[in-house]
Amino acid sequence: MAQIVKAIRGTRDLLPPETALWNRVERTAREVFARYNFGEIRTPVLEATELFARGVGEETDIVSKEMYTWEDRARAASEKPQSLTLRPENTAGVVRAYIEHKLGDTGQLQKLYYIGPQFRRERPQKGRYRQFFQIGAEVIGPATSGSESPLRDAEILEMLATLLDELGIPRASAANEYKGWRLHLNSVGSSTDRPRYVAALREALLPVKDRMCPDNQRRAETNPLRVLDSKDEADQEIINGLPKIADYLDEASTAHFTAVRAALDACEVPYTVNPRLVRGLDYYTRTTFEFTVDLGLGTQNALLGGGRYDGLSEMLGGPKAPGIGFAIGEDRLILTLQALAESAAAASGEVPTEPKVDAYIAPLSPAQDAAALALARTLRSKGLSIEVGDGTFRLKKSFDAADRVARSIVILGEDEVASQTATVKTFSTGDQSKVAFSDLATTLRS
RNA sequence: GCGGCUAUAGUUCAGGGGUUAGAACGCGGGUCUGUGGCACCCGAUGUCGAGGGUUCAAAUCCCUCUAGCCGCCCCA
Repeated sequence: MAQIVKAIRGTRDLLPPETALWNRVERTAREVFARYNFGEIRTPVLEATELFARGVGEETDIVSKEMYTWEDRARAASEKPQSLTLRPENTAGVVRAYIEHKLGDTGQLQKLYYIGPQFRRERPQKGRYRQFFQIGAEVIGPATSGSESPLRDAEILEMLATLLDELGIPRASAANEYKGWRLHLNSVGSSTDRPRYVAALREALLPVKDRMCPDNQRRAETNPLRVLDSKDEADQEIINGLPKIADYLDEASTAHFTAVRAALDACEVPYTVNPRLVRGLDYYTRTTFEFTVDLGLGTQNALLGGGRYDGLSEMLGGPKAPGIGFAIGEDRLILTLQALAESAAAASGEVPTEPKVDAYIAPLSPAQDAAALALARTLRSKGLSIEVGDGTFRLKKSFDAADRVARSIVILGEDEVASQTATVKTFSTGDQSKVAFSDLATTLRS
């Protein structure tokens, strides 16, 4: 017995009508990004493994255990085998393209956005897939282009707040029981601040780590920053006594962070400074942030994350090119919007209806099939959305089908074709009338 | 990667060793020849996730696998 082939674990098919929501989200994102003068970049799904090892960090979970990596065999004696990886994130690829195309030599600030699939081999869960989609943007350029300015950080964050507003995701407030988005903000310091802080953290952890939970003991060794956002109740007291990153920022970093916050205040973007917010990728410096939302995502409540990566270009062998960017988990954004729509429907008691086409053309017998298709062609060319039935259907069945997908039914029998006049019935009003083919588009549009 | 829960019709779910597996919605048809939605009637839903085992007998109990979900880990 033949087994059917199924989508592999952690991947999924997106079908109508859900894809309409994906399209709306992407359209809104493109419109908002365009208003902020971002242009689209599309980088390959496949990159050299080395890009992520150097950019994201050899020791991160993403690189050390979650990448889809394989050796691409040599096809000719002149070729060398190469280790390839399905991109687990898109920032490294964008910076690679920035370096490769010498975009820095233009002297201009580059504002780029992307929308596309990313791949990580994690255990799938709601809001966490092995192929998932990110909508992201990067602002990068030589320091003389203003890429390092706190203004850029604030602009990115204000743009994100605008995007979420326009998508209809509310801001968390007491009024909505904090069921909305929240911006968590922190500065993890410059590329010199951070190592000093990590060293201090390691030292402070040494005498106390034996009293912490096993997870934190492990983190204290491998990635001390992660101890900070531990959820373990018993360890909170110890964590509160650990050195604070704010005390290890140099003057420039402190001033930078202060300026970011002042600009956010001026733009009325609400945020919470969370000194424990750390990011899992090695390239982050200074401003880091995360938007969370308590809606439909369960434990995977991080909707998007990002931050500054002033040293990434150099890590990848490029020129100095400070930058800042973010990635939105599009799958999680969709889940949030669906949860929102569901609770709105529950509150109003209304059943959400799927969008309908303008008209359904019902030929009464196969003799009218060709005329029906020709009429559909004319109406479609005038911009109307049309579904066409089949002459083998009984009229009752046509009505049933039409009511499901269309706002009006256009009945086409022998008389109608002969007189070039259709019988039109509008479902919402129940009105029925005879309309000349030449006036049909106008009638259906009203 | 670790721990747990779950898998039955297109969908949501009931059935928890006994011979022919159910409901609702949805679907097809009829009452109803070119006027639907309501109503009534009829019908099909299906290898009970896959494979193996126990048993006279397995959807039901056991094992393995696969997948989804929940919690960790991590992250978007």
